[in-house]
Amino acid sequence: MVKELDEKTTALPDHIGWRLWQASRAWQAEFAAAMRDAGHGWFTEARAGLLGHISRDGIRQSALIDRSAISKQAVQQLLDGLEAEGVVQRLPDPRDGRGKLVGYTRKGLDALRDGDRIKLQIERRYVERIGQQRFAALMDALRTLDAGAPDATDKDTEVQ
Amino acid sequence: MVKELDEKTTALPDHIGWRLWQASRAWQAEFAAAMRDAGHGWFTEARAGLLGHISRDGIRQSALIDRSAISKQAVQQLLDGLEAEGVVQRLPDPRDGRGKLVGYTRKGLDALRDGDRIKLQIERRYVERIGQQRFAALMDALRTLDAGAPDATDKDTEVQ
DNA sequence: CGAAGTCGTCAAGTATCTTGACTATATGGA
DNA sequence: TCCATATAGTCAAGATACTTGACGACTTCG
Repeated sequence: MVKELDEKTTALPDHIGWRLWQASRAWQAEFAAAMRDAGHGWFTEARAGLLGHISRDGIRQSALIDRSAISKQAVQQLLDGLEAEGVVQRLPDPRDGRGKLVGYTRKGLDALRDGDRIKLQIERRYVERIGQQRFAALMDALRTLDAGAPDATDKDTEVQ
Repeated sequence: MVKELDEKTTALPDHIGWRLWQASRAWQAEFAAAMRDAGHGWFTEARAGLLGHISRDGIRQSALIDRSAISKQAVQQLLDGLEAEGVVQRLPDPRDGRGKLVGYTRKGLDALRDGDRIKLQIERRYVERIGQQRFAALMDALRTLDAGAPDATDKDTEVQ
């Protein structure tokens, strides 16, 4: 009749790359939704990726650029947006007239605190879904993978 | 203190979301680089995400839209690009004058074949890095996580 | 001091999405 | 049969997240 082929739910990929991608996307979506619900509507994935490199103590913009995998202009544009949202602030580096120090505002620190809480909530749900043992194995495998990654240490040697 | 803060390699996050994101990005980068080296310079992450939903038999564009997590216009724009690159082709659906059938060209099928080969190579390197047992545990955890995901089954019921 | 490198910014362009509006075709009654 | 409505796809415009190139301000060092 009319349902035939299209209906047989074309099997999705099942390799490690696809699985990681799907899992990562699912986590991001869940986290971003919770952050928006918590009142941090400015939160996006790209901004999160950058904030992950900014410690609570702040960081020099140039150091942030080195640690991000993106261009310095991209970092700057993201910072422009975050600064406009009042999440971070840029102050001149007293020790280097060229430099800027990027730090969190009160609003930014509040968001970090909520983010930490949400991460724990999501993690708790994950443990419920797959069990403590599988979850521990997952984290262990991901950490080991990262530790053995090529260029993990000499990443900063890139010239740009 | 004088050299202080910036130098102590601001500890990166270590939660499941960050780990998944990093691992996913690393895999994507490795795969895309290998695809480009294999002569498929048109390959990008966004296009890969869409191609993952197109079986070798082809698929109706509307069905592809249903299965993708993005808008129909985004799907169309990605298909426009892939069609311009000669990777896929769109033919009118003989059973529905409104529909289009999206299928691979010879070039697209060649890319799929190379992609499969590259995936196996990457997987082999991963197993070498973390061991067969950890790798198996990783896949198991990711599969179990996906199977237990909310909305995994009723995703297609969204209205758009 | 002056050459050269670093730090940040400005400008312009590309890729990947979004929402809104629209055309063409199909379907299911009255 | 004819029309109301739903579905399939397209067109247009705008937002976000990047890119490369060019540049000015500052620091370092011979």
